[in-house]
Amino acid sequence: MTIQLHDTMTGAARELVPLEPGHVRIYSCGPTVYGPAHVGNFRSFLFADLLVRYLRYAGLRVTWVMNITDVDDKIIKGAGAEGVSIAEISKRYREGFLQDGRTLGMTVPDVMPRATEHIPQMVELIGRLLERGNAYRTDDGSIFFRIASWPEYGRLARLDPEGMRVGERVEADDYGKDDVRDFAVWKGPRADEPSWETAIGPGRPGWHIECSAMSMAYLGPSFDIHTGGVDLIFPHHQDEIAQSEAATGQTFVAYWLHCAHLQMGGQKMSKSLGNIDRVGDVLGRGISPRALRLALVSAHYRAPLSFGEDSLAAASSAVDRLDALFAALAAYRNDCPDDATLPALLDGTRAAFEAALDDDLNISPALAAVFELVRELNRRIDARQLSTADAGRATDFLRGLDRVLGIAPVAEETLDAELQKLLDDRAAARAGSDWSASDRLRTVLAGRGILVEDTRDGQRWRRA
RNA sequence: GGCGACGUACCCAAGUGGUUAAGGGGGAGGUCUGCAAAACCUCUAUUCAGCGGUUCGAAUCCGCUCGUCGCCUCCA
Repeated sequence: MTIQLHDTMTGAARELVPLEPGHVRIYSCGPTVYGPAHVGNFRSFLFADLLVRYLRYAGLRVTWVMNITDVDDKIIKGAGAEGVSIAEISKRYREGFLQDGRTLGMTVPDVMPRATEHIPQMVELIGRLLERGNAYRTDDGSIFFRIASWPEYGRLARLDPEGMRVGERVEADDYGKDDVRDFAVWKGPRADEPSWETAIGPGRPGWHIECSAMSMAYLGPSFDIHTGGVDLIFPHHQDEIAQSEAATGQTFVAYWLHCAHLQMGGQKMSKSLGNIDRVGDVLGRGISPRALRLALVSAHYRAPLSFGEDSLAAASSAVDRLDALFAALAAYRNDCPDDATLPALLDGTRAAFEAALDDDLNISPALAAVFELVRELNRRIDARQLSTADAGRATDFLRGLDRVLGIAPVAEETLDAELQKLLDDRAAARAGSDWSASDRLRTVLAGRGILVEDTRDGQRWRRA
């Protein structure tokens, strides 16, 4: 099995060949913790999560680093507005981010470095750029990367540096740079801003430098995969490449993977447009975390994904369908020979699932394979074709695939005693054909979030 | 203006040269069932934005037109 990934730098997909055999090193641009992340942000984090999950599923060792930007203009502004420290602001939203990530079943990255804890690494990197003549100081103590010293600049985004010259869209120069296209790697000290005393002078880091310094600190000067949203291609990732490669002389990243935007109302979800939804907002409307996760990962990562009440409702129904199957398999009992055709069915599903994900994480056909299996298993349950052991095999198989997807219900062998008592009472009532008691208990259980369904093997339950 | 992506059923979304155009959701019938739920079955695109071209053959390749979105600026 060979995994193909689409690299933004070349514009084409090619086989993933880790620099170190069997070990894939990945850096993902994480959140700037100045406010709660919205679900559009989480689309890109869950895309990276899917990548990591699939590579691990495929047997590869993965080291996944995701940074936390905890010092930047917006955090400073937010702290000033509230009259608290940037540490307090960033702690609040870092914890919120971690909580939302847990809610959505996001794999915890192996390392989550914070910018404020890696100032020395950034200073060292900037020092090298100064020595090599790729960066220069301005009067206020800021340090800029000199675009003109890096001929490859613009290649990642296919932008012509000449065409960017002094357009209306190029930001006004407020730090006195030589060329308006140059970007800050270090910002000189200002009275109302946090500042670090360092070998290159006092000040604070520019945004781009942290990702170069922290990725290289944990993954080395050259690593396999760097992920982020398409909006980071330029200038953020282009700047990372320039400053990293200028400093090391080595190829920074082998594969650049970028996730398209989540769309709401026909436009990209973004704070500035105001069309945002946060994890808490969506959950507050009664959508389950797994349905939200499915809604965010269900389309190919490089395609814009429509998000809204319709997509959430569709995802909720799909998750319910999966839950119903898990419940049916758990309750199924049939003392008969094993279904001789089951192994081929499962093997075929696995092959289709893996072939799809091998193809640049093409999740749609992978999900189609899963749901075709769902229908086929339901058929066999209805036909009493499976043995009790087969039902267990099917469950284990689905859980195996779900290591990648993360949308299956949490395995729950036992219920708490009170709920179990209600179920037992209802089973007893049914045994005596006491339908009114049976119906009443079903309503009581529904009120506790337990859906009960009756089958020829007795009642079965699942979480609402 | 420059660069790039895209336009497939009621909605979301696969398919990128060749059997009946995946899958999910929704809708309409039906089966099963004490009721309910779930499930299963049938139907819901002779057609892939439009026009023209290449080809024995195109949703898939080429050209043009229309439309949408993104990046070029903080942004996942």
